[in-house]
Amino acid sequence: MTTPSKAARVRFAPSPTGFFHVGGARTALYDYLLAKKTGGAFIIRIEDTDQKRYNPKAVSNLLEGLRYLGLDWDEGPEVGGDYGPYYQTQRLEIYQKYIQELLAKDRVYRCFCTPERLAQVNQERQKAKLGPGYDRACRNIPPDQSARRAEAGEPFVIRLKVPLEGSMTLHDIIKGDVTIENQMVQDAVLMKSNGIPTYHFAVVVDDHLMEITHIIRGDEWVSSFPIHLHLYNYLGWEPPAFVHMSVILNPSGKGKMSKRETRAPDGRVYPVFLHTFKEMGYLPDALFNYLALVGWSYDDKTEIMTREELIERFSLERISSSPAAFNYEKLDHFNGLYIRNLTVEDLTDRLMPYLEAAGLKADRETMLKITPAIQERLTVLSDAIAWVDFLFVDELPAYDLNLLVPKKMSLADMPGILQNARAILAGADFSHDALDTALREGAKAVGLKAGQMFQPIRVAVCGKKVAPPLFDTLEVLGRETVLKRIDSALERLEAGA
RNA sequence: GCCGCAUUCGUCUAGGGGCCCAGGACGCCGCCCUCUCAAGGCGGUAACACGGGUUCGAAUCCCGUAUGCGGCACCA
Repeated sequence: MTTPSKAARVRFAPSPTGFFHVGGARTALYDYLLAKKTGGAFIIRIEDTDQKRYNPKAVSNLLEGLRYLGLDWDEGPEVGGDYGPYYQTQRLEIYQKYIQELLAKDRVYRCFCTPERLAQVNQERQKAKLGPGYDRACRNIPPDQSARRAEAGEPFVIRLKVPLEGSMTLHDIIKGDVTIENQMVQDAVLMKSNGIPTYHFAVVVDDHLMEITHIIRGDEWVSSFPIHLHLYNYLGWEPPAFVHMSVILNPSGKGKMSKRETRAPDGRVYPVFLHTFKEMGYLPDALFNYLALVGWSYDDKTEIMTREELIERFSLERISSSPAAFNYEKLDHFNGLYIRNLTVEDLTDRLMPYLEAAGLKADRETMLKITPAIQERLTVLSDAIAWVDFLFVDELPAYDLNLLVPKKMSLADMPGILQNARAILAGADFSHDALDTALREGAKAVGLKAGQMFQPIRVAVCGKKVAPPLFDTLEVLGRETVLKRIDSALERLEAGA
């Protein structure tokens, strides 16, 4: 099996039960890459057959996530297509038709067992250390009797008649041949008592009808592939190619990636939902690039790749069969690289929404001036808030005066230094280079190291020790504000507060 | 319990019998640069899970063990 050169039809088929998770995003990304590489179609199909877990917000969250990542789909919700509907609950008659066909062929059977009996059977099997399972009690009910009971209104599900002997082999593109004995396979429920199909049935019918060529899905499905393959056989259909991917692990490499976002002891949030990546300010291109590398590699050196290169170079064969941990540090590194590659205008435009969301009255003109100074300091776009907030307040929030004090100096030295600095700044030309010269010479004149003078100024003006480079900051702030803030610091020092 | 899958530096990976006393990247450590913080440059630390085979030769093939993960729902 090799990656085909002919157009592939690949679907991403999520169940709308919660927020769009990065694990799903990676699967969708590979779907997308394969579709684009082969000039085929990337399809979204909503597998909403579980009414109990259905979450009405899930679909829009999913679609927004896909758009954020730039995974535009050719067929599916909102865009339509020739193979719809793309919501399984809108395809119930279709499943009904094929389940009847299987019933007629005697490849499936009605099961009248109650949930209570099923639970009891499971319990007994557990006791016998057999693991859960169904005892096939209804498998041999004669067809006429079965039909009569159904007509009488007795509730039933429809199960697959899995052969009692033999085995099934799957030719997986990543894993190679995997064989499972039919004995190990349950008579899976295909149709629930409410007339809605289960995943196992709907997926086979839809993939065939939608002419899907490659099923890329998670590892958790390999043990149920016999069910699907039997179904293809019974229906007389040609199965598509299967690609089972390993799960994504937690950063530690132990345990699979958590389904929920958690806060680390240091307060940092490790995003797992696409909307959180977006809120934090991960660039779509950076996430796209990084995600492609979680479980796939191009060669022994190349990591930074554009979307076009990724599409060009992607191949199913190079997807790793072992699980991969999600490395946030590396993602951050990628994001930093991508941010630094942006033009100042582009970066600024991307920054504005984050500043607004943080409640800052930032204007684009000012940002255009400061962006170059913070560009190389950003890991994610939302970091900008802490870098520029002092530019957009009338008055600085009270900061700890001890922050003013450089190493080897004391609070008592501050008034003198600040007064001196104020005098220099009052007469200086407020441009980067002129400030540089004036301040350095001023420090030298009074026997101070540049840093010893810069820190008090920085803190007085920014209210924090870590801020953009001083001269850029002063220039953007302007003389008036700078002097005002220094005066304010001096007043507070005098007051001893 | 049974079945399946996986196992190279802390992490992502290259490697498909000799090119590997194992290459790249993130992280980490050190140095340089430096007004804070970054960015950047240079250098460094660190791995073939274990035990048997096969072979002249194994990270690469086979078997077993261990560990991890997944599955065994009227959930997907």
